[in-house]
Amino acid sequence: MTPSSPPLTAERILEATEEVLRRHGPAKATVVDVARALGVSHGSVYRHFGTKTALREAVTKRWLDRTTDELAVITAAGADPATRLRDWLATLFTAKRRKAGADPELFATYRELVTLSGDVVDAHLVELTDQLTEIVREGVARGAFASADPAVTATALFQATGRFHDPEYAAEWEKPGAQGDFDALVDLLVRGLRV
Amino acid sequence: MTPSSPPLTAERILEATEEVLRRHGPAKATVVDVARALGVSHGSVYRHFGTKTALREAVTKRWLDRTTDELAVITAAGADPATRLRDWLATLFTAKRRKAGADPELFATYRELVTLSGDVVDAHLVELTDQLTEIVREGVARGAFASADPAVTATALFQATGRFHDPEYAAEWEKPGAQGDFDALVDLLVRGLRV
DNA sequence: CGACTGACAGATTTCAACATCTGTCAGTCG
DNA sequence: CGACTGACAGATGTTGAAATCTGTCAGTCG
Repeated sequence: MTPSSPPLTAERILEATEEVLRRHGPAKATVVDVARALGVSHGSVYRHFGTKTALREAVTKRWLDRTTDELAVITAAGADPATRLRDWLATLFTAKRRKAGADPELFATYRELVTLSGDVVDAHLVELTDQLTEIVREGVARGAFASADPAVTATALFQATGRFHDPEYAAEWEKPGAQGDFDALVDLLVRGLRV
Repeated sequence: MTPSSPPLTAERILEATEEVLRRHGPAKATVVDVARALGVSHGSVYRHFGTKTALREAVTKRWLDRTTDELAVITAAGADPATRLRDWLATLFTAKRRKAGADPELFATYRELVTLSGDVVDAHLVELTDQLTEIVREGVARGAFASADPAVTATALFQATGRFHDPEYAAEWEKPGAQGDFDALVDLLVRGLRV
């Protein structure tokens, strides 16, 4: 069908996998489907990803990394600490809400994949918490935040805002009061950081 | 079998239901099982609860109310506002963790029931948030807390601590860092309430 | 008379035969 | 020689017929 030429790379397989997942959902997406979408045998896919689990984890990591990268820009930005913290949390909430709203099937799909890829998700959460730690540390250094241990404070902040980034709560994000709840929570947390 | 006498009351049915749920789990517990445990026909159970759903909701409400009642004592106590708030949140966390740890099967059972009884759970959450609102209002009245709207602040507090009372996170409660995470979060939140 | 029973229809769940999928690997092809 | 194929064994998922359950109600019993 397709001109046989373009070489089979891990990236091409991941793209095809995401497309198959979007079409079929995580329960029905098979390795054979992915291979068919690429015009190769499923044995070739196994050359790049040794198990279906590895393929799932790779595509999940790819998805999670998109959010991590978007947030890294804010972590590095130069605004004053309170603003940077607010921006970071708001961006995380907005990004998640956008993804959940724009393509609900794909979001639901990744929501299920996430429950199957514990280690990948743990690593993602560590990355995000590290970014938050950096923001808190910078705030302490500039005398804007009080925190005996930025890493502990960052964990507290991340856990406190769980309702606004944990996919478990995705159904709440579109409700009328959600934005107000988020703003009230962030205000309370930022007040708690005052020196 | 049993001396036929003790009259069939809603309360006796709920006790038997909880026992059947503990034994069989929510998926396999049938109305016929409950009737058998009571030595009556299942038709008699339907006299008190018109549907299986109603029975499930009643037994779920009973379970949730035990926690509500335990917390109401603290809400009414006379300690200073910050202590009362800390006590209330700690008691909620401890009660949940105790229930989850002491009888995991029953806890898992109620965890599933809760997902099926939306309205009952919503009412429960409103009750708890109302208790928190009362504590915040009292704190504002005594000049210990700053809050433009105690109800909004109470919602923020409740949502912020979700990880330590939402059954979804039960698996995290026994982990080593959980108590430390909880303490750090409560410290941050109480600091945020300072005038 | 009112609490309870038990037989019943339709809805839901179980279970086992069948079909599909995962992961392997000896062999093909350029 | 190395990327790829396709047939295969064991694991997993699907399907539909049989079993069980939910909810009703005419009838029994004290």
